[in-house]
Amino acid sequence: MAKDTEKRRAELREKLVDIAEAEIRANGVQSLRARALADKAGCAVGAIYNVFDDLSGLILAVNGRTFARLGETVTSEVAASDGGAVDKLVIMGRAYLRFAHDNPKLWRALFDIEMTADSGVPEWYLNDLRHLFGIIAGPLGDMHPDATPEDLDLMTRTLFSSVHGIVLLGLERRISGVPVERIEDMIAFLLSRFDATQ
Amino acid sequence: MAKDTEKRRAELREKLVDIAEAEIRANGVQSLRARALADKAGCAVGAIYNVFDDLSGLILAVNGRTFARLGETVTSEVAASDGGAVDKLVIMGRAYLRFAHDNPKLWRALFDIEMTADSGVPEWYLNDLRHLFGIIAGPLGDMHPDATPEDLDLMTRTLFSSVHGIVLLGLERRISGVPVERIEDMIAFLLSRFDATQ
DNA sequence: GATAGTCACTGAACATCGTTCAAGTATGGT
DNA sequence: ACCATACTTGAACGATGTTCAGTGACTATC
Repeated sequence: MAKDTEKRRAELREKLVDIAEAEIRANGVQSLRARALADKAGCAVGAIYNVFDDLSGLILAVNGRTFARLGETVTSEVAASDGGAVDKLVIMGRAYLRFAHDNPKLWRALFDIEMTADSGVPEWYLNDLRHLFGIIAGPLGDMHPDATPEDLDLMTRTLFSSVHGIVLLGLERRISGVPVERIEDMIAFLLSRFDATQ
Repeated sequence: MAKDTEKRRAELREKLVDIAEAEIRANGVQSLRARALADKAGCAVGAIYNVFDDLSGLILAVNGRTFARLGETVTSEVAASDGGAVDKLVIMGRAYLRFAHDNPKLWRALFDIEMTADSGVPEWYLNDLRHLFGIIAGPLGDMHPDATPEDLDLMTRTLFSSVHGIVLLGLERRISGVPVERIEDMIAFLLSRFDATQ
């Protein structure tokens, strides 16, 4: 039966993703080594390449997990709130910041890797991103009922990119040197500016 | 005389920076190779390490040039404008976008390298950054005459980070896929939101 | 001008990396 | 039981950044 092989491969795949995730979380994506991975997984180096095309593929799998966790965090926190549109946006922004702050290396891996590997963006990536944009567009649409879909899309991208930039440079000690509370203030300030109702 | 040696070293330094800059501009910071550099410079590989601590030092030197050019571009374009505060901010934001768009690889190198080398941020880097923030804070202060210095600093960082995020994700084809004109619209939209006088 | 001493430059060597592939081993079907 | 097939292995490969003993040129002194 080929099922046995398939199962073994799936188990090895998962084990490798586990180990790689732990390594990236602890030391960053740059310090991932094929031989260290094989040692910890109790397999040969070559075995990695039976399960993944290359190390980028493995990192991509880790990023898939990270992205899913990020999405869950943001979604659940927004769902738990009963505030207005701006409140929801602030909650989302802060959830994004907290996730990046609590998982700095994993979060960075999301953007460090795929930049170089232009080849193929996985479909799940685009789907998750579309979903994330949808979550943002909801409250924004409430705040601007008469905005065209194009305007809404523009606002959504602008907002997400801005918050991302604030979190990115804010967590970069060499540039900002500001405490996390200040970053929260920056996000709140930015989002208050998007409120058309006030 | 030691002057001769010093001069030779200075010339080699400059030649290496020239070559590295051309290589990064063409193929990105990741494809910089010590041996290829030595070949093009007509020196031994070891000679590179007589002039720079390591390749990171060389990249840092290239980044210094890039940062200077970026600063000149933004400053001169703002100086040439006779518009109001918002106009100046829009001009700065667009100048930043255009520079990143025209020098994508060199611009990316500014942020790709120093992240990993946490060791020491060069003083010129912090000075240039402070200068850049000062340029932004000017028009912002005009727009918000009664803002405290702390508020102004917060606004400045927020604004810069937001524009940076918009440019960063906007130029990333895999995420945005929007044309440059749309990115300009996003920047203009963001900056219009910072105008307290309207 | 010859000689000794200093110091920068050289490039082969080193450690390490991701990736491959011939060889060995285990598995599945008859 | 046996063969064919497929999977796994880990030594080997080509490149990488970085080093350092050896080489050679240049400088100061007599």
